Amino acid sequence: FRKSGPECKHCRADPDKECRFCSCYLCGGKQDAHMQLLCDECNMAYHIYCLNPPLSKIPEDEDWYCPSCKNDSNEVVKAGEKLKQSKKKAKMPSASTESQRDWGKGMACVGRTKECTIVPSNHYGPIPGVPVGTTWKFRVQVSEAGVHRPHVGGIHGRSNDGAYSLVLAGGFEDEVDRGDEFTYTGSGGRDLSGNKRIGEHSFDQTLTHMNRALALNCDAPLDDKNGAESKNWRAGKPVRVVRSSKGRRISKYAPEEGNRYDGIYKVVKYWPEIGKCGFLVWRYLLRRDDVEPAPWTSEGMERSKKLGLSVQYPEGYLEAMASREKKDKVKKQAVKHEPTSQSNGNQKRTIHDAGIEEPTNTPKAMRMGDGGKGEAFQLTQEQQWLIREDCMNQKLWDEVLASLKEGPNFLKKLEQSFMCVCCQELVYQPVTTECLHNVCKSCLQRSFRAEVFTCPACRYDLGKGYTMVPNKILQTLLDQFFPGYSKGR
DNA sequence: GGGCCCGCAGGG
DNA sequence: CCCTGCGGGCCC
Repeated sequence: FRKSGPECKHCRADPDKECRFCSCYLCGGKQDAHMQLLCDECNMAYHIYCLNPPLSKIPEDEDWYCPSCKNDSNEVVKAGEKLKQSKKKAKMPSASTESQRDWGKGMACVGRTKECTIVPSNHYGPIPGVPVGTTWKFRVQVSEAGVHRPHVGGIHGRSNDGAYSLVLAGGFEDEVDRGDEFTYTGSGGRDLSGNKRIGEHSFDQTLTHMNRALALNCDAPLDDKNGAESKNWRAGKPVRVVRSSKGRRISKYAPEEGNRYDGIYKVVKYWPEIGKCGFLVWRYLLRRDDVEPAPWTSEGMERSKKLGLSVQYPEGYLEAMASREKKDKVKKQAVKHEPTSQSNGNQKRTIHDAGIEEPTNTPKAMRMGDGGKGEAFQLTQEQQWLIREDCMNQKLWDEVLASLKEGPNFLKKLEQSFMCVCCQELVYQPVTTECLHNVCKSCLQRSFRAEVFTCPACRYDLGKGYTMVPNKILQTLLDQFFPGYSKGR
């Protein structure tokens, strides 16, 4: 019963004619239809007894390939050859579809333009200079800031160390968010075929990779069978938590727009369970443990306001959006006036968005109600007083204070100005030298141990007997501006 | 409003 | 090198 049998073009389905296309490809005979094997690749038929060597019966299990299709032996890549890449590309959906889509535009496929270097990628705890409440529009910016480095992944960690950060984006309906406490779900168990990044749940999760990493944050011996609970939850490793506006689906603590850094949480416990998706998932309970107030508390909102925090966009993004909108409008006009001139090409976008009008579409950040500029950075009385007291650094402070009006950029400037030339991080227990440079005490000590007694910044001779006195005032100030930055140093 | 599917960054 | 991934824009 070959499908080409009844209406075969080659033999016109004549039962008396031999045909190698609708019957046995080797002998052409039409007899013994029940002993004809169909090749799963080319769909040709073969009498099992015509094969060389012949088969005694129809194989029952898996697929069968005829002699000319079963040529996989030459696919074995010989040593030194490189066929893999093309194979991988051949597997990508783009190989089969004739998609003309332009992937170059937009934020979906861009790379980083900067990288956080003030701390290593396996750094636990807050990123110096990034206060709770800082919000970025896109994940790639969160990565650039060093707060959560993966572009897509929800957990950043190492399976033999721990997790450094995670993003709450409402990926699982059965997660619970109470702000100071929330449940989170591990990764894996999804069908990523078709080059997808997220997909349907289709198998059980395991406590490996990032799931294992996050479990290691819990202050309890690892148990990849039943999970574990810490006796002293605060003793666990700190996790930076970012909430995405996508989480609004299931959480009222998610920001209205973008991705917001909400501070440090600890893993209280973790356990396996059957999720709503019907497969086993690993679940985690996280609890907040941070000195900085949460963004949704009144204290936190006041602080965000004081720091002038608002959603950050990539450089030139708002401008690009605005000009694109303008272009669209121009095109629309053109279509209106000379319908024939623009009607070809691939841009059929202009037709349907017949929205009228004017600047109603200004991006959100522009209508923050603050005159468009963002607030200046506010110093507390105490900070102003301390800065005046730090007279050795007066010149430096004058420079830094000039950028107060730039709001959040003030902190960036501050960070640059008080970076240690040795370790390239914000100075810790700073020694302010006679030549007016600031160096970490430990960095300076290291230099002296190496018998180098000059200022690391300008080579001014400090003298072998130099007494290193940390600048307490400066340290106090930096601790206020960059809460938690000195943790673990 | 839902499906498709890309480069990229990270760990291993 | 390989595999993974709680993004994101465009098309239908």
